[in-house]
Amino acid sequence: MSPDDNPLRRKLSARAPLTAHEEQALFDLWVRTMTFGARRDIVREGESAGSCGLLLSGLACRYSMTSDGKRQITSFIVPGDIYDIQSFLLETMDHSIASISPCEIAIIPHDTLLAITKSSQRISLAIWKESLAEAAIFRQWIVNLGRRSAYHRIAHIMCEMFARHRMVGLTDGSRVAWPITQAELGDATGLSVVHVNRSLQALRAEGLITLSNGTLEIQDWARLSQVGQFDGRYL
Amino acid sequence: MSPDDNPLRRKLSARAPLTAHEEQALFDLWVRTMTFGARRDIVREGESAGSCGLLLSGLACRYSMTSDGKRQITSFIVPGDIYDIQSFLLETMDHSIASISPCEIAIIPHDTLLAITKSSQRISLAIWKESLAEAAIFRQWIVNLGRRSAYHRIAHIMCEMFARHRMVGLTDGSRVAWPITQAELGDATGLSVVHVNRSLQALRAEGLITLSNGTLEIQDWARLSQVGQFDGRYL
DNA sequence: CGGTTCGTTGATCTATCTCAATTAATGTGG
DNA sequence: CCACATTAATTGAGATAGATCAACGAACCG
Repeated sequence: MSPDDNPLRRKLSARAPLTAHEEQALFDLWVRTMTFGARRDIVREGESAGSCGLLLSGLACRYSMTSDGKRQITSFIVPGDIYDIQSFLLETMDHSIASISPCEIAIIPHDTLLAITKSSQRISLAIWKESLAEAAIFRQWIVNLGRRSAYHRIAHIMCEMFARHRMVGLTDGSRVAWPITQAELGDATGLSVVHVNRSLQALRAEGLITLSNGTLEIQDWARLSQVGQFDGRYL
Repeated sequence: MSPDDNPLRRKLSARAPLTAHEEQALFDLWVRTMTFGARRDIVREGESAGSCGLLLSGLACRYSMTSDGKRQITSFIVPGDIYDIQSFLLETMDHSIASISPCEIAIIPHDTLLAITKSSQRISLAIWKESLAEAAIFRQWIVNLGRRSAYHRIAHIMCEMFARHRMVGLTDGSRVAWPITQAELGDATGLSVVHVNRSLQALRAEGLITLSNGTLEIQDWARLSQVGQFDGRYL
């Protein structure tokens, strides 16, 4: 993927046209890229990374382990997301980042980020804004875990994923890539695999979704978003 | 409360000594203060506030309502916290802010905040950092809701609240103000009042805490933080 | 083509919810 | 400062969403 056409640039320029200076700043973010196979740790809890990452393609997630060995995924990272901004200002990572499908990421050294906060206020505000939007996603996730049943919870996450992929042009009609296993979906929703499986069957039986070949098809967006109580304005 | 001695200034200067210029910038944040009685909405979902707030004293919370009328508290706001930073960069509020105990807040107009991002890079990074720290709290909350039982979940929240209050000098030995009702604790933990009540009794019976007269006393921090799997490094 | 991961099913168990009622605080007007 | 009204805490009993355990088939992978 080239610096000229990446999901972050698409996201930012969709909001407001970029000046030449800003284009240059974004271009400079780009230092080198790395690729990871599926299900690899990209950053581990406790590490102090000297850089942030920008996901270019694939799907990744943040997760934490509890001391009794359970895993909780706290968010998915979709292309265009900068992860690890907190490593820029906070000392060490309080959670890990892992790939779900094979991922391509761009490395953004902290120095570069710091330079930008000096040189381009708008880009720096835009990145700040990204981190606030992420916080909004976390809040929704809390509501999801705290107040919705398995069936509704899974519907909500599917809506979120679809909407976020759509914002960066990664949907195909009513379909999105869905490399997430049922165990991972369980770790994201705080449910057991068995119960995830049964809830998925219910969603399928209701004609809301189809799930096959690593693709999620949303057959009835109106009803699915109602079931998931999804309102995309927070994104 | 005077601009010269407020919890935000205490928090920031605890991390790094402030220059005269930064002191001035912090002083300028201060425009006017407001007070709210207990259990009032301070900002409502959907509003577009022209200002952020800094909690000076009291306890507040963020919450969202689901479309079927359940409430989920997504975080508590303790003195020294700036809330609503997202209203600075995002259009409308995706959640509400309410007081729990009577609150005193300082109003920070968005203009002021914008001016600071220009004039003092360090203050602006510090505020950014605050918002990242808040995201870390959200993530922990997700882990809490997703992977811990009622008993452990409540223990965790108590540890979080104690630790956060301690950072701004608002603990008294092993005691903190605890104006939170059991219904509110239920809304925060995603549990029913009845079950909150029973879990609290268990925590008391185990000799971990005492709860009376609006004060929480942590009788055994070592065990409570173990039960809540609490590791304060994320704060 | 054998091994591992992933999805599916059945059966049983339990943490937590809901409903309903009672007691204890807390606040308020007179 | 009392009497009443309201809110908050507590208790019991019964119902259920979701967990756990265990097994098996299907898909994928080197």
